[in-house]
Amino acid sequence: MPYRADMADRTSLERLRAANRRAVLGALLTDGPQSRADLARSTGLSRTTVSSLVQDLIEHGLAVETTDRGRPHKGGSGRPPLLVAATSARGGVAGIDIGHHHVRVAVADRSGVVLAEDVQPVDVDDHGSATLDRATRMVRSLARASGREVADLRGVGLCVPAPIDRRSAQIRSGILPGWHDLVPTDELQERLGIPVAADNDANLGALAELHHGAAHGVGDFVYLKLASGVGAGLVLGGRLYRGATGIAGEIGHVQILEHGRVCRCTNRGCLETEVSVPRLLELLEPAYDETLTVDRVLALEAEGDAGVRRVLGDAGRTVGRALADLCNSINPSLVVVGGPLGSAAPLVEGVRASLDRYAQPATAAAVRVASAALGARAEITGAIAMAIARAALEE
Amino acid sequence: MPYRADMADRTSLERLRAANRRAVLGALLTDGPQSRADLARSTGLSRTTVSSLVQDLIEHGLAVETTDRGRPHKGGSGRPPLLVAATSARGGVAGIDIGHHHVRVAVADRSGVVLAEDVQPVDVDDHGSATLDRATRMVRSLARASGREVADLRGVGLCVPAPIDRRSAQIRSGILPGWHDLVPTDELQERLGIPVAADNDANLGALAELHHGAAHGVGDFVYLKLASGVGAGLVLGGRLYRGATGIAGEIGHVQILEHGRVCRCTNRGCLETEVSVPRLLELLEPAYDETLTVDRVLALEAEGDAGVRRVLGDAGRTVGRALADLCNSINPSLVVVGGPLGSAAPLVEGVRASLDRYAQPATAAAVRVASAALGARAEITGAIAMAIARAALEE
DNA sequence: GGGCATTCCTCCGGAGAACGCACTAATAAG
DNA sequence: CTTATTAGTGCGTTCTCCGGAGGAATGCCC
Repeated sequence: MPYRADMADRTSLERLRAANRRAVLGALLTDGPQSRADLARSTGLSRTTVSSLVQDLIEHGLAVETTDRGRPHKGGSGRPPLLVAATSARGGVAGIDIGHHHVRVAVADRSGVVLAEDVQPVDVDDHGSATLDRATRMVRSLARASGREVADLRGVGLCVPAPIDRRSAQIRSGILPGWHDLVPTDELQERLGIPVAADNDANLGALAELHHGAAHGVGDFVYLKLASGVGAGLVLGGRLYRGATGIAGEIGHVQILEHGRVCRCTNRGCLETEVSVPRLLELLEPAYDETLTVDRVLALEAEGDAGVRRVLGDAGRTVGRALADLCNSINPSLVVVGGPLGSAAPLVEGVRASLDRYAQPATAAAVRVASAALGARAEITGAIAMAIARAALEE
Repeated sequence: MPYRADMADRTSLERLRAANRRAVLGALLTDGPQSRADLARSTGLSRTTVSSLVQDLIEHGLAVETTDRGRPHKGGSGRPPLLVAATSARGGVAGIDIGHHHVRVAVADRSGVVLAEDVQPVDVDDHGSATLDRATRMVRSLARASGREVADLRGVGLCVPAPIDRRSAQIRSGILPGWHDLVPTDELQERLGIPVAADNDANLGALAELHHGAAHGVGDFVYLKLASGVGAGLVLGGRLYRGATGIAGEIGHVQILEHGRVCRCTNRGCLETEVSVPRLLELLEPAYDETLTVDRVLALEAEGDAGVRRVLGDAGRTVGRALADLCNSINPSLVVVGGPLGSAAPLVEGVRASLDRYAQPATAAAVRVASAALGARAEITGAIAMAIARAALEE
């Protein structure tokens, strides 16, 4: 039988060592530079062991001893510690966010700090491979701009604005024209030569808000993304939940109107046909002597425009109705409203009102509603977070 | 500083050993008696290590070498293995299932095999403490009947037919009269002197079907319980999901009819008011010259009675409608239909039809619909499974 | 019946991991 | 300068796991 370098054939003791190494590195990444003694205290390992693990990390270039010494243990006396910091010069990941009209790429260090970022306009009706070519070039130049090569990166997180099959990694047809029969992860992996993981915008938005946004530290929440489409990302028990085949959170096609418009999904009266951003703009347009954009709508809302507030409030109540059913089933402690209009107060208030009206009292009482904190950068932040999480799985 | 015998001060190596010991014991409990070689294969540990761990377990009285030898590795030759089995003479747990008209109590060994069981009729309108007294007596006598004392049991799992607050462990008011202001876990713990964990019937039904029923080995499924009330238990990512405050799965109060009957939850047209078992009996009653029971309805269905089939099919389609929305969000691979009517084919077919009609095609294609396998013993089986899981957490 | 292959299990020696202890290093306080 | 305190590191010990050798118990084939 040929030798296989699986994770599985590592011995238990090596796993233990690796787990402890990860624990130390994790503490360095999350809590910043620390002394070995601090690390020993926070990990529960002995000082000796931590010393040895730190030495390992330093030899592998994953950590460095900083030049400046720390204060000698708050207030008291004693030898000042030598601080150890996680290296940011190597490692790192890239994130790629493909939108309907843009490609955003960022390179971040292994703790998620963005080092270089760029956005370029793109027509999604282009064949997907042209967009992927462009993204590939952007990754290369941004990697260089942050002082590394693509090969130094430990992985790429890709955000696509469509459901993606978890097994085949194929984009579900019909939503993104020009991407048919394309497996974007494989394509990118071939172009860049490093691992690529992909997920949709709602899931990655949720991941981003969990790690760096409005849902920081919240174990069970729903991230609502209201944009061209309507989708939800679920974080359950502290982890992103993707379902059995990776298409959980497809809330956009709940039937909300018995005889509503026909949806691209062939059903009618879907949530998405009634409250998508294009639909809301279309509803507002006739009343204003201008072509409305999202920014203009937000400005009008800030000025107190009654029509805009009314339409946003209605939209919030409509999605809130669907969210109420979801919350009754899921019992989350937070709903984060994301997408371009996520910061609009009437939308959030509408959602709140419907939850109070349609969800069980106990469910409604348990759930908070908040605007997303990351705005247009939610997707790229989530893509980076996913890439880091994946990389962490492999030592 | 005084010495503290915390879990925490165990050294990493001891933890490793303990984890491996648990892995071996777990394999023995879930997959039954096995040879050491089988254990090595399933745990991924070396044969040597497994041998040593098994010796540990035997010395601690947690496992025994069985007298009968196994077959020598299916078909082939070779030395026949010495089978190792988890001990059932000690440990064990109790399960208590409180229904609207009965109390069922069972004592099981640590692998979930029921050793003694009893059901007694009870009027739930009694004060809850009377019911708990009775359950306490039943546990005592059943423990004795299985050759142990209550103090030998490692814990109790309690099933109540109502949502239960995860923090206060209080039953949500209004549903079970006579249980107001009662904390059943505390009450039982005081009476019996061993740890008590409680959950509702839908969650425990789901747990039971996961471990010993139609959902064995399925990571993501919805257990629908259709009885006096309507509820769902969710297993997501292989674990029972309870939500942020423990009331996930409350699917019974989705509004399904705009101007339907007023529900006990003060809303109207709730799923529960339209398809609960009493409601279905009430719908059927006028057409038959007898007082209908669940058993009679099932018999009529088996005979091919058109009216019964029609009503059950309609009920299935109605809950299926609500389940379709849930499945769109959760993307499970299975829906298990439980409760007294769970085995009725038209009900299951109705659910299937609504999923195909109302859920996203990809979601509907990913989900199977099946009858529950455990019938009226689902709750007690789940209560036992929960008690075992809790006990396993403490080494 | 006598090899022979096969599988199961255990003993043994070795390697790796974590730990406690003892020691040095570096500072503050008196 | 001495003492107290904290930080970091060699060293020997203990614990754990593993692979290989070898005995044990079977089926298969001649």
